[in-house]
Amino acid sequence: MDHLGATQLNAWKLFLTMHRRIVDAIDHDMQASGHLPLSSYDVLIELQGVPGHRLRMTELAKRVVLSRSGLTRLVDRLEAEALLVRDRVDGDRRGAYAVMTDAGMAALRVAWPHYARGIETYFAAALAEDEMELLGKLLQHIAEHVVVEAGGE
Amino acid sequence: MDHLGATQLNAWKLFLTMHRRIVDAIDHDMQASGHLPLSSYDVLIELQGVPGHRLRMTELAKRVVLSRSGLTRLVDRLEAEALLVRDRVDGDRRGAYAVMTDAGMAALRVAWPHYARGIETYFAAALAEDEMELLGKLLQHIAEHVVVEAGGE
DNA sequence: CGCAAATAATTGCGCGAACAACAATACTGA
DNA sequence: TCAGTATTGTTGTTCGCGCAATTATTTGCG
Repeated sequence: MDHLGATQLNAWKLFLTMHRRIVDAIDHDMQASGHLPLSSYDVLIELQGVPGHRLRMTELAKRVVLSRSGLTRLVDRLEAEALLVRDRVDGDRRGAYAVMTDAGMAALRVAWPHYARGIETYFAAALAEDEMELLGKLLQHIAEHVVVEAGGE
Repeated sequence: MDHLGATQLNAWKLFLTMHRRIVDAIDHDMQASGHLPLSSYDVLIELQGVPGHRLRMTELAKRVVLSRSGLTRLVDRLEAEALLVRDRVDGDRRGAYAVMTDAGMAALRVAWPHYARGIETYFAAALAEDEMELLGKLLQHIAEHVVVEAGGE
């Protein structure tokens, strides 16, 4: 088995540091302009990209990489703000859908420019198009590999 | 002002997702093998790389990207386990150094292989040496750009 | 059928982190 | 010199999240 060299360590440290810095910065800007925190929008964005704007709780939890209990609470908060509602599942009375409401879509439309501006400013602006494409590819490689690892769990 | 394209969004989403997945996986493995959580080791690693194994609280907080209050509590915990001690600063009675102890260095030695294995398994194994070097470069670009942004704040 | 095991989501609990307020000390300029 | 301000680190409080246990339901097996 291979060992970590300076190259790997350097990239890892940068990965950790930049993630924190960027997320903190965006979150800070969003809250300063009176918007919901990042995690809320990740949920809404996920719902936006799916037919019927609805997902099962567990599926949604997987997509936003959150524990099921964590998602339960997050959905509680979003439901309290009427940005989504829970809906029962035909044929499985245990389950629940999270369904984005019109208010949720509106909130997303309003907030998106701010979020996008944050991503642009703190993340995207530093790289050219082809560099960004490369970064995506590299992360994709890691994603595929980690899935394999996780599959053996 | 430029706008976000699919390339940028894709990379951003992967960046968020992979960070969570990888950190969760490593943290999980570390705790399963009875070790301290990741954040503790980040502090110790930072101290290890510096002459005298000592850093001012504020400087340390910056390095591990933690709020000062967050660092205070983290240092409390590490001090309770005798992995570091606080030391007064000559010439500034407000300040304090965090100084790694021999026990801290020993703990770091013991835990490092586990940590490194996690980084290797979940992060580094997917990429070849030159790809990893590239990833580091790209992140470095972002880092430099963000510093500029943060400086103008 | 009927009971054990699996699955979906929620709740109790504790922890780690940020924000704001604070105390102590240092700096600065009239 | 000394009043006002900045800086360092800590503390009170709150919040989001994960883990383990729980509830409700479904599935599987004899």
